[in-house]
Amino acid sequence: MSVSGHAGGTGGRRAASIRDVASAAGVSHQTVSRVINGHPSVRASTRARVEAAIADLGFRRSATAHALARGRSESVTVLTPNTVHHGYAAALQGIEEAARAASYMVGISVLDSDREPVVREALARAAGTGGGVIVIAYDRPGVRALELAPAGMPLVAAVETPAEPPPAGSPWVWTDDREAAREVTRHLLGLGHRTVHYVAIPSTTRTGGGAQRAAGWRAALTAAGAPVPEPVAGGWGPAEGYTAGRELARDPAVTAVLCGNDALALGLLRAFAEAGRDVPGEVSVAGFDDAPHAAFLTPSLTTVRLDFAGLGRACFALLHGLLQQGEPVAPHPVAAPRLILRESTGPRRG
Amino acid sequence: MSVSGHAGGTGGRRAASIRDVASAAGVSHQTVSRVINGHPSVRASTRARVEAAIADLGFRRSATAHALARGRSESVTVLTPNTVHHGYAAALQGIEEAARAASYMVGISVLDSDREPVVREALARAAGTGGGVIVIAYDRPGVRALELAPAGMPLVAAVETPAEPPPAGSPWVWTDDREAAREVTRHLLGLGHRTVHYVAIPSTTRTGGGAQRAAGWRAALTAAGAPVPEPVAGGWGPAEGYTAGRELARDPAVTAVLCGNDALALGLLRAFAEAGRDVPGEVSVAGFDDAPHAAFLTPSLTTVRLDFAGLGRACFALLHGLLQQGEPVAPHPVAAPRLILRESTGPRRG
DNA sequence: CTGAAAGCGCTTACAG
DNA sequence: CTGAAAGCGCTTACAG
Repeated sequence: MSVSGHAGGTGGRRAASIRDVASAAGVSHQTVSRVINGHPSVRASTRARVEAAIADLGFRRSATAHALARGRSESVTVLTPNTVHHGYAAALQGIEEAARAASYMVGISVLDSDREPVVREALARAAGTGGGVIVIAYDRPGVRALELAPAGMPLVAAVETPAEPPPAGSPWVWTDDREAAREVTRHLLGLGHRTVHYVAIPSTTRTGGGAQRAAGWRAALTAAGAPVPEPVAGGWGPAEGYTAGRELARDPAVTAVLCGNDALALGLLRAFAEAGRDVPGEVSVAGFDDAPHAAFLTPSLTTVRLDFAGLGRACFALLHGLLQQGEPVAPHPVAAPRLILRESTGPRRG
Repeated sequence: MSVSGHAGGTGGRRAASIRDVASAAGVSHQTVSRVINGHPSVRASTRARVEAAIADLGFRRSATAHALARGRSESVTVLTPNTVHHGYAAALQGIEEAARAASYMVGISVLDSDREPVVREALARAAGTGGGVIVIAYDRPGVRALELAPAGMPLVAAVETPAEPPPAGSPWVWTDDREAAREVTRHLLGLGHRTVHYVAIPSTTRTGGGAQRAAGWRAALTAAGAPVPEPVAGGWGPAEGYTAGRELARDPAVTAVLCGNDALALGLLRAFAEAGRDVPGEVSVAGFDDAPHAAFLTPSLTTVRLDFAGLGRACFALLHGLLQQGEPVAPHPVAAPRLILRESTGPRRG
């Protein structure tokens, strides 16, 4: 064995190809292809020679050529409205983790508009990679992408809890945030609060209001015979939570608030602190997600832990299966949400 | 014009190729190639016919075939230790934004080990895409990737403020966090604090301690003739900040603490609150980054705003230039950090 | 200004 | 078990 072919090379000479390996091993490039693809019908001694040549030359199969010849690449493109908010970032982390373990490349493509040409362009670019696609479809751009995706495209989606059972064969996954919202709302009612106000994250549906999280909240109130206040329009971040908090702090009837996510809750807590409204003494506050900051706020935040990283891993697993077998897979929920009780919720006083 | 070739198609028939366009337009596929590449020497009428056929068939150039033929693809792979912590997530956001505007695909590859085979594998996979590479090199895995990258690889790095002027032609960018650390430390000293304690983020260097941020902090203390306390080992997240905070809260001599990032500061504030140490009454606390939560904590957090999204955009711009012209580019700092004064820092009392 | 030929590095039938 | 041929969809010289 020579010591020449240092993997990674000096950038000077071009990378070894399948033919270089073939001539080094004294076989045809076709046989090399069989070896690198683990094809069974290769004599052991031949295989050994080829493998030695591969190691010697530091050969790596060109993913590009492989993709062109096969018409399919080992990669996945994630279509997501953003990469920074907790749930999205964590889902992306889970996808990358699973993809890396399977030696898939992962591409990201931020989809921040639901205009048809924009969505079509994003889909076409994703399709152009020859890999699979994972759509994070919690908002209109994502839902639009699902609607506009061509039929044959290998595609998996993370969606909100479907209002009704999805069509069989829809490759969808979700966490049951409707049930989670119901649970946290019941917790609040159980503490003696007459009702629970809701600060909404932006929603998929035309009707607005945080869709399934709002639906679960509403269901719990209704089941308990509690009045259902108008949801307060929120957003994704602390600034919107702060705005909502200033509004709610003015109303002395408000004793319990559920926020559509922990970032909103952070801003809301700040607004309550400024207004001199004690949490949880006067008002209980709960969030959603169990984002990294939730446990360390003062007061620490009662919230619902959602396993977005697990959701991301499930998305990839589903897509991987779909890419291998081509068979449609059953939609299914993943990783049950869990209520985390902390300091920000307490019994109603007075 | 027929209405058949609906872009995106029905997944049924395969995508139109350059030859399909050619025969539809009555030219050779070579001429189609000229048109899609904006080659000047094509008769206007020919160009028009080809463009009509392209629109009609919904033709899109195969990125894969293009990459194979050219030996280079229009994509960038980001090598980063993680995708979720604020600075990394924001840098990634900036990269994606700039890349999308230039019609580049962006891939991500998390590099969480500095073991040589792991780093080589990540580099090889990135190189295999035929695109450029951006390394986020704030820690050992990233620095190792820079060391092991083959010479010819089109590569740009986001690095810590270099201790000495980097070799000319190093395609590096950074924010001047050393100067930023100096500035916030001076602010604290100016409030009357005898010294400033430092909770470190993990560092690149063997010596540990947050490298350039620590260096700036130390420089400011030394310049002021203040004692230099041993830095407290922190980490990336609130949990580590909490641990450090419990330790520092025990020492009554501690009146000012600088945290290597805002997530650490969050945990530290919690620890101080639990210990009954008033901020900023008894102790001043400052952070780094101006992460989204900083402005909404109680007390709100004095910090240094670092423009990571701008850093990400600068990385892509540099790489894009490098990919086009092949000329080496000068290393340079981007977006000056800015001190943001909030409630968590105040004059020393007693 | 335009076309015929060869090639990028693989894989997929088809022979033997 | 192994090789010669054709092809994936583009681009790059080379002719004309």
